[in-house]
Amino acid sequence: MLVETGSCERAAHVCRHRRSENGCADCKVRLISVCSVLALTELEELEALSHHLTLGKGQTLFRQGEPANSVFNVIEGTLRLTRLLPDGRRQVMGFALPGDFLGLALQEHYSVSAEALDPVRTCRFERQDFATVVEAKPHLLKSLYERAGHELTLAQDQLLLLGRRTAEEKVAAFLLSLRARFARIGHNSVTVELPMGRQGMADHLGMTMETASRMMSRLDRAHIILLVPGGVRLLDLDRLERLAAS
Amino acid sequence: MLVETGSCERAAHVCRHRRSENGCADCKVRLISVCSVLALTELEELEALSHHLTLGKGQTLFRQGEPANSVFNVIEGTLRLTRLLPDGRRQVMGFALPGDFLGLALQEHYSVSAEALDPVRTCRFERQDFATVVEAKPHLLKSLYERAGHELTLAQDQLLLLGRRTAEEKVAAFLLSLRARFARIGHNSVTVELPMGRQGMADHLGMTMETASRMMSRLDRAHIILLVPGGVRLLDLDRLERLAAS
DNA sequence: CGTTCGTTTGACGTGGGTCAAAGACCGTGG
DNA sequence: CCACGGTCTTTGACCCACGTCAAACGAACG
Repeated sequence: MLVETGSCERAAHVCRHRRSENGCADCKVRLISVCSVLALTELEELEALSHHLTLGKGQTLFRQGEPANSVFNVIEGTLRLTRLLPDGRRQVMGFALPGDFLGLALQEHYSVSAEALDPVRTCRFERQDFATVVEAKPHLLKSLYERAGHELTLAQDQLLLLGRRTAEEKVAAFLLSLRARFARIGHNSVTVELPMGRQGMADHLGMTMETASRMMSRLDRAHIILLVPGGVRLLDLDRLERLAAS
Repeated sequence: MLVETGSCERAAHVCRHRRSENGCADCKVRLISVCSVLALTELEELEALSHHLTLGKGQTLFRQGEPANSVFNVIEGTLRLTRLLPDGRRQVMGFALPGDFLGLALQEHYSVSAEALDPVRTCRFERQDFATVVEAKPHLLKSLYERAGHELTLAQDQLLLLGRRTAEEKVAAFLLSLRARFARIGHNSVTVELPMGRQGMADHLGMTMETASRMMSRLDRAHIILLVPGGVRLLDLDRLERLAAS
């Protein structure tokens, strides 16, 4: 089920109480999200417009083509961002992790669908509300712009990967990039959680589930990675990097 | 050769004369470039920082990895934006047409190389100069942000194309998207110029030159397109759209 | 009119897709 | 505690879309 809690739906004192526990000031992802550029007073202003929204594994946050009425900060969990071709072929554009902002392009309609791969907590804003705040805060706009630039660079990496890499290179590069992303949000370990299944990985890398599985097995047999339940341990980063051919 | 003309390298009266002929107010791409959001007084301010830069077919504007000291508006011509893998495999990230802005991400280093496919005219700014202007003009920042969002959407289209489309679908979708882009800058015709060669097209679509050529021939033989020197005429847009499977 | 460089076409090989069948994992209920 | 059914993963056998290699073709230019 989809659980939403408006931050100010209750009486003021309850609201304040909630904030002292769960407010932006205490937010786990504040320093890695777009909010990191906001002063505390600005944070309160934004918080007044925010709604917490949690969703369970497998639930959909929004669907490709729907009017983009909301934008989101991901607080916890992983989302899969997918686009579909009319005939059902699927491309996973990326995975949203804690600290990521959804709705960066501020467009009329969502260009992807977003589904929770595990229990997810988000901070939701009405797009219009958010746009108004952005209009008044150039430094927030700048932060969004810088994020967009970063996303663009990541998209280019992925274009190169999809267009010019072999299946093995794709998988190696994917594992390394996932590790790098987890590292930046505080999970620096050679054991990388894989919240997506083989199908999700394959749809991200432009291959079939079977090929993704075969490549994972091959890397495992070569002792470059170790398959563990729910993830991988990267045993030989050097060789993995060489295989990724970046 | 690379020809650069600083807008104020000459005596003031010469400079003003140049501007009355070639200044921003008369700029052919003003209304389709980032500059479209600037008032006339702001335009003059920006013009003082601008340098015209022309390059001949085949010349390089900047190379992947170089310090990004400049940003550019394309005034005329076509540039190919490529990324290289260490072993020489090439992915064309896109083509820059008149009105496009190069250096959108405002990063320290260029993430692609830009080469002229035909005679190109650009409007160059020192990145620092430009960043300073942007800092002072939130509406310019917003315009850049919107462009970045648009680029991001285009990149997503291309990810879907590279990851999930067949060679024939790729070529069909490419021709249609190129036509759409030319249409938006005032060249609305079913005859589409192809400033890039088969190799450039192939490197953009994640295939070999030979496959690109075969698909073009196949579409030609089916009378869906007509190959003409330097371009294509799109004879049957309906069938082309059906083949593109969007 | 020959040289050069890009394009087209053909013959053949292969990486990864397709189809199918085990196997592993997990929550549920007996 | 184990048996069961559903779901995801792995593995194998086969096939095809596209890559590779090579030769012929054609337009542009001195």
